[in-house]
Amino acid sequence: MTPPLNAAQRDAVETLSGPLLVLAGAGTGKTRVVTYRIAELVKHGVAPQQILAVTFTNKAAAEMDSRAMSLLGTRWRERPEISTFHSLCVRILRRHIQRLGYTKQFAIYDRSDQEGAARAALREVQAPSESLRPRDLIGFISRWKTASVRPVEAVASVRSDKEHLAALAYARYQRALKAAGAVDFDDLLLLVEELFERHREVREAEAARFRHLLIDEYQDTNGPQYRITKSLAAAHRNLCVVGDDDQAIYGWRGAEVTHILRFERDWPDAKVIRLEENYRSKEGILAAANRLIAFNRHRHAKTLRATRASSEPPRMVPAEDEAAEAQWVVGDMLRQISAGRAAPRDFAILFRTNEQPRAFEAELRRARLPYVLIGGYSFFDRKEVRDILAYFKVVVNAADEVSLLRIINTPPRGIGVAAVKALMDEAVRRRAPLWDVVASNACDLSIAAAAKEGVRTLRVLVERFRQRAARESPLAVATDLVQETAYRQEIERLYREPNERLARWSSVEEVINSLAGYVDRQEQPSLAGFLDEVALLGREDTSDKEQRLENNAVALMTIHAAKGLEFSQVYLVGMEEELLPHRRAIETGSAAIDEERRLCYVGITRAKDHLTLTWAQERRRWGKLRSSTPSRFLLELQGETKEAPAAVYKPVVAG
DNA sequence: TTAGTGACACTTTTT
DNA sequence: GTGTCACTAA
Repeated sequence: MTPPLNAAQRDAVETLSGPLLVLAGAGTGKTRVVTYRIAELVKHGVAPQQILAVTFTNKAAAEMDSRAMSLLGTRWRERPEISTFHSLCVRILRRHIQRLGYTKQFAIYDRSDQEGAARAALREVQAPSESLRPRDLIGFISRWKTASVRPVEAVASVRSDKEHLAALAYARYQRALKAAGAVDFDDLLLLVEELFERHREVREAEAARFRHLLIDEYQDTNGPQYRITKSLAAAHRNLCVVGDDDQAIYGWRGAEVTHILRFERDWPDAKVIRLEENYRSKEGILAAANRLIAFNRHRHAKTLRATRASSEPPRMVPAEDEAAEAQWVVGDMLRQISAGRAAPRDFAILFRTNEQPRAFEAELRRARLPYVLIGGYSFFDRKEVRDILAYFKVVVNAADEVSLLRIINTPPRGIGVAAVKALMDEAVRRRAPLWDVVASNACDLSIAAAAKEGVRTLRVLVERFRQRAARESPLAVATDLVQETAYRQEIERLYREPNERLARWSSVEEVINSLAGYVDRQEQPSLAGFLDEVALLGREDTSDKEQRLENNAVALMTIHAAKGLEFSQVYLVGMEEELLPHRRAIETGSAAIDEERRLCYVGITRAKDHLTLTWAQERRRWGKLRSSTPSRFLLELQGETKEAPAAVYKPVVAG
């Protein structure tokens, strides 16, 4: 079934030592090369656990892991370490973070926790609520962090009032996180970098764990990731990086294509191998992709050759609005499924933003087609889920101020806004974490008696469960915790509708199920470990129920999330100006548009057999109907431009 | 202090 | 459409 490796692929697989750069276009068997290489290394006597492969997403890591293990066979108890940069860094920090003055039980702040911390920081610098939103502050901070700019340097380098405010808040934010024993996603990388810089023996010990290092999607590494890679590979020099500058889609996150472009300068003896034969997409699809990407000026010219003949061009389908678009796409799938020509698992619906899948989900449910939504606003963003997790977090790490503030009066226990303010003031006065004030029962504070009683109840609750968490199974602790917080009654109180009550409570149950799944998987499960996993895997649910569903379900995801994956049939939806390319990119200028074009290219090249591009003539946004223009990329992939269109569009009219 | 109401802003993309 | 915030009544 699988074709034998071609000469270039074989060369990449069999070059076992020294620095190696694999420049691999879309669909040229990149993942296959990496997994075969892992197997080849093991065949030559390298122990699996001495191999570290870094991927960009958890999904890609899981996929690579399962492929590698099926190549290696079951006789290996040890596994190669295949993970994302962030997971790798968490493991390193769990071993050494105390050296940087953090507590061992540090919490990982996800986006929503970050927002809480950002809001508090903005309050502290007394920013008027309109001048800078928490979201924007996080953007500034993240950019500074990936560029290794410290708060003091940020203050010195600002160019506008807004930036000045952000720099001040950045300092507060960082101090607050450290006091709370918390790190954000950028810190995970930065702290590892700092650890390596300041503690040579740690760097050497961590580097010595592995003898071979493979980095996938190298074009998307940012500064800290680039330096961590170098540190880990410096001694053994067995570094293999794989990437494609045409698929660089994370520039907004600080990724720099220059890292892959300067690999040969960093490692002068590096061997370079190019993979240019595309095994994935049929010729018609690849031709469209090649025509599109040719519109990018700054790129390494390369010719991607199709090996799968067929000149069938991508279909282009207009729809009236987003509902009609969804209806047509799902209808098209149903026709093929009932004709026996395809199964749900053959299809993927790819989109630019996370607001788009709604219409498709509704339509798929109506058609009773199984589907899996990867990522997106979902489970772990729900209020009740966040509340329960915040309880877990406080039990694990009481210094976690964002989580403590979240649950301090949820469900209501008499600690209102006034009481919280008094507690916070006292914490500032004592220069101590908020929890210390709570733990001392706040008896001498002038707050209402009911609030004092509430504080006492909370303290007793948290302390009791903290003791239990140290000894008992996480599952028992979590179940009882949910029980004792009376969260179910809180849901009954808050929501009147029976359906909503049911839905809200079932997501609480789902948290417990997810914890149960984690406990089953882990040898030494702990509440803290579960929280790490939730923060890192985020929305991706690895429970086997999900897995089974995925065995034959339509996949829905953003183009970003689809990177590295392939599907028989791809529907690239919402091909409209202001969506792809996104409005923000259009406002920013041509470099940003180029990244959007690469994104479109990534989307197109996910398709093996059939590609369909759709757009809506009108789209509802925040309840308002707005008309939209077809994306310029639709023209470009037919080899035309906005300036000189040969025909307006050549849509295949929906049947 | 909490509950209820209405105005409001919000939507790139991810670890 | 949805979650958050400010305001008011009890």
